[in-house]
Amino acid sequence: MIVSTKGRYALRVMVGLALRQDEGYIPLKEIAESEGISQKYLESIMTILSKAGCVDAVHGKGGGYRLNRAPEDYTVGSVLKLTEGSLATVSCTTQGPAACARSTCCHTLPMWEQLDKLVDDFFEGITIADLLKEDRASI
Amino acid sequence: MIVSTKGRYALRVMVGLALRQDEGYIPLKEIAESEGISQKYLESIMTILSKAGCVDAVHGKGGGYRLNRAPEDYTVGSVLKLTEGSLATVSCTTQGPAACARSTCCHTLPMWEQLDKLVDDFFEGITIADLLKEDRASI
DNA sequence: TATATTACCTACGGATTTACTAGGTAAATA
DNA sequence: TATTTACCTAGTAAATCCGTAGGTAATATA
Repeated sequence: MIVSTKGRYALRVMVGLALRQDEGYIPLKEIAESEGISQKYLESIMTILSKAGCVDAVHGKGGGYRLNRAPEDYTVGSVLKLTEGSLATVSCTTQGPAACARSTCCHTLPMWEQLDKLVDDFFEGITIADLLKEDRASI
Repeated sequence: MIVSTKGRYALRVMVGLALRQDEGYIPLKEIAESEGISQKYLESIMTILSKAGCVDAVHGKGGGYRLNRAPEDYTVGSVLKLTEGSLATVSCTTQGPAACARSTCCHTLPMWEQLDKLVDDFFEGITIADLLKEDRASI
């Protein structure tokens, strides 16, 4: 597994907010119910997105969350990096050359670096707006 | 993380065996020492590869492990699938449509399926022979 | 001002996975 | 028979995952 529920939920919420972008602030309770996600768990995820400036949050009645940019301006990669911390596919590439004493002579390290780039390019090449389009499912 | 030490060690061992393919059977002890891998832990990995017919194993003095095919004939994907069990990037795609009740209407599922295919194609497109070439590092 | 509503914060917990270790048994060779 | 090797079962410390519990702070409405 490269992406846990944390990142997957975050993306689904972003899509949900994008679909209701003209309705002002959407309370977390509504999002959690419509997506079938634990409300308490979702709180921790939304706080991450909010503190990172990814979404706007407003307290009190009439408050909730909303996107502060167009769906086209959020890459999937940027959302996942916030919630997952890292998208590294192996531990070898997380902490630079210091992580493994064999990095200078390892026959497999270049492959892991290629894979990391492949995954990163994939996620950075998709936006929340892309996820809204149904026809992705037909591919 | 998509690949644990189990899969990474397995690949390094396969490369090690490929480099010494004309030396007959190589005992696990030697492989473990030259690769700096825990001997006991490596035993469990080699048993997987052996039982799957990936390598030949011979007991007793003069015994050990050796490849039973050319390095070109082992894809990285086939080795990783044996040791890791699955290379799925998210839990959504592991158990088919039954895994998630929202699979029919999920806006993100197609993306995960694309990613799974991307990763699978990547690993199936690389062989142990490719890993032997140093010049992959220069890419 | 009081109350309800909402976001935010800290701490804890059960389940699972990871990366091993320990201690044996079975097979082959010298 | 003794040594060398692969194979087998069991356990375990640490980390991570996926939440839950219970509170505090901010905002709007009556």
